[in-house]
Amino acid sequence: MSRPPRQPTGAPPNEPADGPPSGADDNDGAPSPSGTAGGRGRRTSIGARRNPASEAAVIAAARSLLQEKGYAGFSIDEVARRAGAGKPTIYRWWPTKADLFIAIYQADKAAAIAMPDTGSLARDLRTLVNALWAFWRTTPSGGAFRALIAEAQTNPVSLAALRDRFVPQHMCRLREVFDRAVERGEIAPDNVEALVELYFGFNWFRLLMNRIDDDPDHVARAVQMMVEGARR
Amino acid sequence: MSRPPRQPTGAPPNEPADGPPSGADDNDGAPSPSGTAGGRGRRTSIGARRNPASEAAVIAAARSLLQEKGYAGFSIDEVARRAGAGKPTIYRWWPTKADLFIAIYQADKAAAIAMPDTGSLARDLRTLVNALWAFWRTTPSGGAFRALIAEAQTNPVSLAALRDRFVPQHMCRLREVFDRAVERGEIAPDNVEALVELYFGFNWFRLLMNRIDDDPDHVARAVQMMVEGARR
Amino acid sequence: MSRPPRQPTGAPPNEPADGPPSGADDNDGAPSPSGTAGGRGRRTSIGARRNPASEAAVIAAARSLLQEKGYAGFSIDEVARRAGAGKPTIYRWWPTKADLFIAIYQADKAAAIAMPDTGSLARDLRTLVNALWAFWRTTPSGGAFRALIAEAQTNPVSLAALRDRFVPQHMCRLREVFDRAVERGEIAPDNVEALVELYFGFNWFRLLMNRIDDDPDHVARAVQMMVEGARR
Amino acid sequence: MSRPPRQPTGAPPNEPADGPPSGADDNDGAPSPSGTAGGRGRRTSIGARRNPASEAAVIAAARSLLQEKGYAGFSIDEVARRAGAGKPTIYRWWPTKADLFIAIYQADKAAAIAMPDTGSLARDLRTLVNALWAFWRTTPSGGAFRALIAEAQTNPVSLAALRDRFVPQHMCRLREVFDRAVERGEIAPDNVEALVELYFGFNWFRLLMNRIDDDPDHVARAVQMMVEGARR
DNA sequence: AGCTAAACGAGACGGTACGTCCCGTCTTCAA
DNA sequence: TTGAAGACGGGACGTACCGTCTCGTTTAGCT
Repeated sequence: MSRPPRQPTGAPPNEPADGPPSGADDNDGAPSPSGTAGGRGRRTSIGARRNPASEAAVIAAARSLLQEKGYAGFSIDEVARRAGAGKPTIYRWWPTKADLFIAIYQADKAAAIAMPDTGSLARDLRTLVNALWAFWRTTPSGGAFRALIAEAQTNPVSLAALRDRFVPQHMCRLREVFDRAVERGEIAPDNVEALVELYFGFNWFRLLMNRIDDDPDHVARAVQMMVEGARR
Repeated sequence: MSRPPRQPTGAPPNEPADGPPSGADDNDGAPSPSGTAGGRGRRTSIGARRNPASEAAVIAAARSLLQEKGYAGFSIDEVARRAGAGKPTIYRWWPTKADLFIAIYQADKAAAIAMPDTGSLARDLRTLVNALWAFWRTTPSGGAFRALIAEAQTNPVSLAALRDRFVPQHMCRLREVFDRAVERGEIAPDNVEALVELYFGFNWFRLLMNRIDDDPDHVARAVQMMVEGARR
Repeated sequence: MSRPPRQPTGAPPNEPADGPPSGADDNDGAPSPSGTAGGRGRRTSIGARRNPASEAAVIAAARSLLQEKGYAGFSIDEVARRAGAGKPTIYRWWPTKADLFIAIYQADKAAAIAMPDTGSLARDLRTLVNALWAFWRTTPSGGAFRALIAEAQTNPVSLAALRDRFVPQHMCRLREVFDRAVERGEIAPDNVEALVELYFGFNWFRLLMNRIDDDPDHVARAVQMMVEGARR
Repeated sequence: MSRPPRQPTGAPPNEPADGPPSGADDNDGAPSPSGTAGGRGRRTSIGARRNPASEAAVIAAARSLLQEKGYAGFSIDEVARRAGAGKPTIYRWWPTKADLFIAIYQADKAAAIAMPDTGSLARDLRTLVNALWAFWRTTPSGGAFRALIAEAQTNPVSLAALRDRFVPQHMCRLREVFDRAVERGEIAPDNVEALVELYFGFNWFRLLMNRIDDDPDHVARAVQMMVEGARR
């Protein structure tokens, strides 16, 4: 193809060279009338490179659209309309809806979940589930994740993005918690793999059924079962 | 008028246009007046009630389409085309794609999975998971289930169909296995609820990630963890 | 989502998938970059403006369809099919069937009817009626006009198009003939208005009854009556 | 065909043997619970012959529908729904929409327009036009006529119904007026034919353009021109 | 200082699917 | 045999998105 230099899919779209990752708003007094997210003048090219203002505008539009209309009402056309962006701009940087959903999720994750370390796996997991579900309920990220999973069922490319990029990244962070439990001798190291799957499955099931309301008892019991079952 | 009547279509394509006046295409004793599944010629109404031949044709078309093209290539238009059915006929009986997916799944389930009873919960569950995954892999039902879950993310009505009709029905059958385990004293009755969720979550996770290939070791370990965790 | 993205369609069928990067399929000087009427291969956008090739293709398809199937067989779907155009393209530029019929009529009118000037109103009108009816009989415009009038009965918007755009335009040209007759003193100026209506009514009546075959005597007599009646 | 006895198209559907032509409402206390137009019990067959109550109900439903929704909103489905009639019943007796429109028009015409006889053709025609336009404006018949003409453009059968049944019938009545004018010596007999056409054309033109509001001056002038032109 | 390259907003394009409405036919069941 | 009821195959409706394409503009970086 004719545009070899850019790498739209793989890396997170925020390049450290361009500035702060979730910038969009911290345009520090630069007088540039166009090219800024909030700038009301027409946002246009800033040369032969990515315009971070456009990127921020697209993400913001996608977030709000997903929150307002849900996955069913989510369309690239509408994102472009709201963002004041051209559709090719969107397709250039997020070739798949899945890419957009991931970007939304990770923009939120700016205020992400800290992995707890209470000294007890059960307590860690209860804390984690509560925080995760609250995060899903209160930000567009819950919807983004549901949309991402749904989208992955339509298209092998999207499935690959979910399976090979998104899930491993989050599994990785989770594993820290389990590794500490292993070190404490709470669970057997050989069980970590399966434990991760049970944990993910439980959360996915609840999310996809839209049953992530607070439910401390059920959660506690499920967590307890996982921890018990993984004991050495 | 904006949609003027078509030119008179002439004789119905069934009869030679000057055949016996009052119907009775002398099909000798065959109970299929016209609307049989295999019946050639145009399948038509059999009165003010549902035509089972049309129903069968639609389900069959939907099955084959889903298997060939997957969820992404699944459209009501194409189902109607393949089934030789009118779209209103489909919408009349399956108002939602989710309804169609459920119908596909349950048509397959005709050759359904027998709930095992080996006397050991772990063995039961291993058997069950293997049978289930094989069922998902080898029939259109796996795709139908993936599609159903995806569809449920677009539409509250579809979600309700999944959540209030489809899942409870399958949970119900599963609970038999657990109830037997409770009777045998293998697990605590209070854990059944959470156990069901863990079991569902595990299977959904694998299905949605398209990782339901045979994997006896992982499966065995996950099952073992669930059983251990649910112990009294 | 209810309409998941299609599988990636691969390379656009125009370019060999590794052609020159930035467009410019080196058509030497020809002003038709891709969207020419006769151009083979897919006709596509020529930027954020109307593609005249598409316009021509739609008009041509509509003409031929109307001629072949008549008003009853005329559908936007079929026009789009024949023109190799998308339905939204048609609705974008001709929101109403009436607009299409007018476009057909006026495309024909390229070879329009010259207003005669024989020095006698009666002779002028006889000539005019003959030419008009021949035009209606021998081109799709007759059918287009019938269709336009019929369409105007279904929809106030279409009626307005007929009444406020189409009819006045043709009345205007006709009035030249009458004005000359007024100058010659053949008819009273106050009668022109009503004369126009009688003339239009006569032609419409014949057209809508499909009785625009040659009929010189009747025509001559009707014309004679109009001219006599309008005498000062 | 299998139903030779009925004659759906030709004769006006009110048979004198069945009772008062525009009956429908004057069910004189007859206790018949079904078979009456107003009867709320299910209206059903009255044996191997036409049920006048059904006929009246269909006509009434068609009238009201046409008045409320216009030609664009007129559908056999809706007529059947409103009339509480089966679609086959409608198609049996009015195979074409044109037949229904004619029936509507003639049901109204029950309160039809008396042909005036003032001794002056011009006065007769002015009276006639005023009465006709008022009739068109104030009853569903105006809409029915517009619909009939439009329908005739879609279908040769409907055109034939208009041309060979409806128009001649009304021309016939009109000719009485002209014949009297001929007898009085106001117009030449040879001009009657063309005069009828001019008169029809004028009224059609105004009707189809929805310009049948009162406009005495224009009408008077047009009538005057026709009468003058037809003078011997 | 000019030229090239790439990104940008804009929006038209050919398509496909949507879900609805209506067509005209058909069959049943009751009168 | 008629009538109500309503399902059936078919097809058009008008709209929404899809992903691609071409425009004309704007800027940055290289010559």
